[in-house]
Amino acid sequence: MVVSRRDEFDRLDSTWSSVTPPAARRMLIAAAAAFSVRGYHATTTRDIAAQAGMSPAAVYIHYRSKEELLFQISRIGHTTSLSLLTSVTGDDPATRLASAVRAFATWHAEYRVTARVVQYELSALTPEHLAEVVELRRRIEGSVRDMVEEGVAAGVFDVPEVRGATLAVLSLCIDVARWFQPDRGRTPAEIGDLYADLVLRMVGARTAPQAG
Amino acid sequence: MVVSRRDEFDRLDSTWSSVTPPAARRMLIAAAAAFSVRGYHATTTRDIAAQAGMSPAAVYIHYRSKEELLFQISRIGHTTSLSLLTSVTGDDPATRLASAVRAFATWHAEYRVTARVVQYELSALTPEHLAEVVELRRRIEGSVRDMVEEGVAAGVFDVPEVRGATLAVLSLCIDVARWFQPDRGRTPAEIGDLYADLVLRMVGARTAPQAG
DNA sequence: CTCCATACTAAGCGGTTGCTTAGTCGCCAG
DNA sequence: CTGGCGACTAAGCAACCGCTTAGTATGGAG
Repeated sequence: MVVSRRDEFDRLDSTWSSVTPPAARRMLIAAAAAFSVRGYHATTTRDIAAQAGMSPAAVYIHYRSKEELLFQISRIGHTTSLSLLTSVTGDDPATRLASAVRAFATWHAEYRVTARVVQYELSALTPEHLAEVVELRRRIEGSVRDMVEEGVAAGVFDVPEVRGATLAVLSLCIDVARWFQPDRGRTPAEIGDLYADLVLRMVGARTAPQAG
Repeated sequence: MVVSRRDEFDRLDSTWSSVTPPAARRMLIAAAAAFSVRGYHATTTRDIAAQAGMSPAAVYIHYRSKEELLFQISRIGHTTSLSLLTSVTGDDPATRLASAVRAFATWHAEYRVTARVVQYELSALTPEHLAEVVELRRRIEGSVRDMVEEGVAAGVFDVPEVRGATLAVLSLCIDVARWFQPDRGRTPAEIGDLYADLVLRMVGARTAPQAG
């Protein structure tokens, strides 16, 4: 009822393919959709169960608490986006950074249901679960910072400050999850291409080494 | 207790100076601080009253509901940031856009307590209140789009697509409210300067008309 | 002093929350 | 058929929610 576009659910399903049994996976998908639209605190366990087509008590067969549902969504989402960034290849720093930004921004548009929960519900996690997620975020930031540093070291990027530029690149991509809406002209892939271009401009990338 | 830095409260107070009587203002400031840290739905009216140093029932003397507190914060915050953008002056498009971005990004860092509520709690508003806020947001986006278009028309900006560039500029500034933390080395003014520079690069600005 | 309005509090109401308990159902081994 | 086990449900509990009601303290007008 809250999210009805079938292909959006199908895409979500591929993200959660590692979650078994199927009933636990359905519950996670229902929770992600509900958290994404209404927010963690505004979503009741009854909402989640209803969206998964089960009784309210069924939530607690596969998950200890509502917060554990959130943690699993957050953990899997962070792991997925980290692997997007670390699996990037390319001959030069500009190509690698552009590919990383394209993949990261596209993911935040395409899987924005998950991405919203990942990016905006951190404060609802328990301290222990938050610590685990923060470590993943540290590695995500580090992977982008490395790419920027490589470009600066190779003399093909020109930034006033590596930390600040890294923060801006990540920030730009992450915020896609806040404003992106499908069926409004732009596809996730187009966002990815646009953002790859914008980021190369931001870091002052030169497409090939040249004098001056 | 949630936000204890005294100057943060003082800065907030200047934002709400138009709100009277003082008890109503204290209640709004308490609500903004609580909504910012824990989110609208996770904040109880008892939290707000306690932070304002009054009884739970005191909320309802000056405000009809918890949602009306949110609406007033959102309305004042949006009005303030719109006036930041429309009061920008400058001789050329690049100077105007840079000033606007500097002011807008700085505001989202300095008043991030308010900005978080403004940017992340829209879905908790009633349809009527949301419509009013959406109209303010339309004007905010329009004012930035106008600056980008002027630069393109004058031949000093080079963007693949005006709408996309506008969206990226706004998105970059707004997301400051999500990640910015005071007492971590960077001041709001430094963020503003960094972002003004980054945005001019993004729109391919030339500081002065030149061949090529 | 009385009168009355304003600003506030103490107490609590109906409804909802996350989660638990007790029990049912279907399925497969023996 | 019997027995047991995992998946699931019906019902409900204690706590908490937004908000209301009834009443109190204060201060100015006459």
